[in-house]
Amino acid sequence: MTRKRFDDLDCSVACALDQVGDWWSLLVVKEAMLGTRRFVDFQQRLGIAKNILCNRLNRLVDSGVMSKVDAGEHGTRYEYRLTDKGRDLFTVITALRQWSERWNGNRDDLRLVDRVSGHPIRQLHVEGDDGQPLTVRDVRFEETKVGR
Amino acid sequence: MTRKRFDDLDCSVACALDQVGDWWSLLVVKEAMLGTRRFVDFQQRLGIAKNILCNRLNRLVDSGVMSKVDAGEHGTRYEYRLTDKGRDLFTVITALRQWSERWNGNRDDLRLVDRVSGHPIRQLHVEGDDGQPLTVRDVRFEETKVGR
DNA sequence: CCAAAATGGTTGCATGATGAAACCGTCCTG
DNA sequence: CAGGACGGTTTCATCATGCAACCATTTTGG
Repeated sequence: MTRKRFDDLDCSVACALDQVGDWWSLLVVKEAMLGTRRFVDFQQRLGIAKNILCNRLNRLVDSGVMSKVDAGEHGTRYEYRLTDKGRDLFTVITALRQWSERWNGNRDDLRLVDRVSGHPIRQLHVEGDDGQPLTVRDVRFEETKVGR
Repeated sequence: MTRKRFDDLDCSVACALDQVGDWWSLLVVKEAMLGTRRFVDFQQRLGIAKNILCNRLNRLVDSGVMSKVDAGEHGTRYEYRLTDKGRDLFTVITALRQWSERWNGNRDDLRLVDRVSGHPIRQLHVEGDDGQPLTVRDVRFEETKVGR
């Protein structure tokens, strides 16, 4: 059986997971944010199998998260770069990173700092219209179409 | 071969993905945030196979994202509830939802609003020390241990 | 200029994960 | 008391993954 598709769930979260919700995709994107662009570099830094990496890069290109551009002068060297859509995943990856650091401890050897000030970045918070932080208990899920 | 584990990658993002990075886990958490607590309800609302749901719920309980509490008076009825760690994934799920709405269009029939004011919530932004919004190009990844 | 290595893959195989359906013991309900 | 709800477990066919080997082209070192 093929993996169940999430497109039909009428849920933006499911739709997002359909594009970047597998074990490797977000790590590839995160690695790209660190500056990695070449196939071999992704492979070595992540320790991912070549066929899987190939599959993931193709899927990320297909869904518009990354683009494949010629790097060599004559043809078979390429670079994989983030598109705007891919770079916009920065928020998602930062949210994941901060959550993991809060609950699993800091297993990372990297620290994100503002490039100009050198200060660490703020914790992400869901905020209301007035800027007040909101937890999941503070929000309501309004139905806009038909009831469940 | 067993799935490659991400624990050894010395990366908080990888560590997070190890806990909630598969196709179903985040959807189960999102469904729990909508108020779902019973096994059958998760199964029907998500359309997930029972054995997979069972496996995911157990893993989420093991990693401290959800808890399993007796609901029936005499024993074999249970409720699965989010822990504080699980509720804290609200930021991650909101980031994913907003990203998907920005780039894939709004496929959702839900709208998140502040429970008290009724206003929609703000877009999440990574911010610097001073509150200025930062893109991935505005940050630096400082190494705190040994070089790569 | 030639040999060797790098690059970006593809293929085959063994094993693990997934989805669908059937089955099962306990509990509640009419 | 019978039937259904609940929360699973088991079986099986198929798909995904990890690993290693292989390959055509391109670049690089001597």
